[in-house]
Amino acid sequence: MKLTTKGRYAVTAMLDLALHDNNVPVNLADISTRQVISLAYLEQLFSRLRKEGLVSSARGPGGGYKLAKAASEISLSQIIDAVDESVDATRCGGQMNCQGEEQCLTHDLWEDLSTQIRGFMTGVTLADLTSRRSVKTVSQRQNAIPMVQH
Amino acid sequence: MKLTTKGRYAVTAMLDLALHDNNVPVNLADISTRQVISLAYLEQLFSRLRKEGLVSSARGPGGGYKLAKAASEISLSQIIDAVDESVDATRCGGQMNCQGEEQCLTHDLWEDLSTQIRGFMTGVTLADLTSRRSVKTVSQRQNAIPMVQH
DNA sequence: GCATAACCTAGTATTTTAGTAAAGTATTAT
DNA sequence: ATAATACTTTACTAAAATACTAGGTTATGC
Repeated sequence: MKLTTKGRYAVTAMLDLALHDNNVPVNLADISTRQVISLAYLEQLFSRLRKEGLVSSARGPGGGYKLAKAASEISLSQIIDAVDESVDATRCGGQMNCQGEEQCLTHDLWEDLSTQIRGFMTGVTLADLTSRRSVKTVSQRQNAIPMVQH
Repeated sequence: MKLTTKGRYAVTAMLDLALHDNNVPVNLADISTRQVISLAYLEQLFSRLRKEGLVSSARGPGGGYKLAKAASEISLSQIIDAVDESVDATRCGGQMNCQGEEQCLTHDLWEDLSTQIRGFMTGVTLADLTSRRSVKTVSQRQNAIPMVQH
């Protein structure tokens, strides 16, 4: 799992969509204006989001995008995975032919970390965000990742 | 908090250091060979790690790098922060002059997420990794982030 | 049939990543 | 002292990812 601004743009746009989703499709031009993301860049992102089945589109006047499922069914990990093609985090290309166990230790380590963070992102849905529960609150739910003491 | 291959290189190198740290400094050429990272790139990374006080260096023959503190005192978040200069995740430059509350919602959201992930990374130290406890095990400790059910 | 808005393709500037190259500085074993 | 070792610094470069631009096409509601 990679965390970059690209994924953040996608989450931002999807959140905008979730907040304005009242049966009427939302067009990208509006999202572009509201979230200050270029229209063409949004088109690229939504092309992927559509291919992953996270949004559905309607063409023509009054057209636009809608969430393809309930906001409670769309997790942050789904959104980020849709736009950030996954990097192969393993140096050995997943073929386990690394020299010695040290390198595989690092390999396993990073996979573990990725799993942890993905798990966290999977536990937070768009519905959680629109209901303005803080991420901290969400993460303290039964089925999600409680947070570290500070 | 940004998660890229750069940070992974740094963690890998630091883990190599931790595994070979028996009073004798470890030189970068050895790490380069073992972890298959170019020497000059390691030099760039270690320059930052040294400035952040995570490693100490010894020059001259037999010189190299050592951990500046105990492996149990060095967390993954420290390593990643040292090499990946933090991005300003807020569109408004932290000045809170965003138009309307929607944009600030996203802004807060991403800061929350960052805090969560940083918290997780702070809970995992080099000592945890060298002791070959899996990240999952570590994350299930009292003071760290338990993981999501799968 | 016309405006709207998704969809598609290609290109491009910028930044980041990862690595090279070269010259220099400090340390220390001999 | 001196050579060897090894870090330090600077500058440069190739490749990739990011963010955006331009120009078109296709579908559709009015």
